[in-house]
Amino acid sequence: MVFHTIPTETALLKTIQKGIIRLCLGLIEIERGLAMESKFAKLDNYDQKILALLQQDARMSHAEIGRQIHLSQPSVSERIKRLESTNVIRGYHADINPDAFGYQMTAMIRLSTQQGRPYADFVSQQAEIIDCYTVTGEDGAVMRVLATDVAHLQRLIDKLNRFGSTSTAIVLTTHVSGKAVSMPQA
Amino acid sequence: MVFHTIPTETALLKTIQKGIIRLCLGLIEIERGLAMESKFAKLDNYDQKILALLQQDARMSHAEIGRQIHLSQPSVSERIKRLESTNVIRGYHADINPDAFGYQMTAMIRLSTQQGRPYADFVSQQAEIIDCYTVTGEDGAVMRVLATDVAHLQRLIDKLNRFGSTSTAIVLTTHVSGKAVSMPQA
DNA sequence: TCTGAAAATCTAGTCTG
DNA sequence: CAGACTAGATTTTCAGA
Repeated sequence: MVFHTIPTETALLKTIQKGIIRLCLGLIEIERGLAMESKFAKLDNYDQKILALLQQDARMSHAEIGRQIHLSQPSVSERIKRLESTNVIRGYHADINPDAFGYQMTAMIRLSTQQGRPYADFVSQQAEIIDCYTVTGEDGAVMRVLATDVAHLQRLIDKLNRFGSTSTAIVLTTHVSGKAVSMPQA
Repeated sequence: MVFHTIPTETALLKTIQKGIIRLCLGLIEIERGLAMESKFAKLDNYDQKILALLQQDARMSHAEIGRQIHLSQPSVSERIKRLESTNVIRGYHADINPDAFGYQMTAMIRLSTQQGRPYADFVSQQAEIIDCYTVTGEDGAVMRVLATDVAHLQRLIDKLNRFGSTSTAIVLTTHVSGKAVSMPQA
């Protein structure tokens, strides 16, 4: 066996060079990921259209989506699979009319809570509390609740008052609820 | 032909009686419809389970639902069809991660609006406004908005200030969002 | 409850920018 | 070379008997 030292060195250098380039590209990627618009890959036009359609009707078939956006069914399926696995699509949910359960009113309740009171458990267990956010400012939490009638709402408020003082506004009109998420406007 | 006045009168009375009873029952029905839990037929246990499953996963097949609640696929299909046609199920929607569109923050904006300013159109056209409710009290409207960054949020608020004065709270934590609707608790 | 027609999804293998 | 397409195989879905 013969050793060719010179060629080996060149090869080694080349390998190192390649490695450095790859490393730099990687760092740029990471920096982008941290500084830019989140960890998500950019959504192209097709992705956006797919997401728009699935937000409108989650049960639409991949073939039908393909027909509407001029893409083949396998392409659509592949994209949807990617969107699901990267958590862009978080799930598919039926939208149920609260009236069907006898809920005749909706209210927004703001809860000004003392530090350290654990209302989170209560909130997740109470069927009537549909949304709950912790926010900046005076009101520690804002929630949207369903109630069958005024008495029911009163009972809910009483329960919440254990955690702090509340302020309730009854919903008169719902202009939009759960509008489809789409690209930010200018 | 022979006239039996007495029997005819009795028959007439009977008919009137029946009519009155029917009328009363009808009125009771109507009263119930107005006073009780809305115009919706009562949901039995199976319906409730079906709704729970479809809220969890809108793409679940009827057969799979049947398997989980011990009901045949045709029964499930029939029930779902009924729930859809009576508007108990209003639709099926994909739940999209706002981060994927670059939205890095959510805010609750309260808008105290002067009477008669038509913000409804603006609200429905602005992609960033996801929910918007008219409520009782000082704040005429409460909305949930998405923003890519603080500057973006500022631009939104500026636009909204055309309609009245606003008060903004930035969402720090989302405890629950769009919890499945289910029967009211005791 | 069972069964068959229709549809939806998956799997290749191929092609193009 | 990633991503799109066609076509065929396979599985699912749903509705009527």
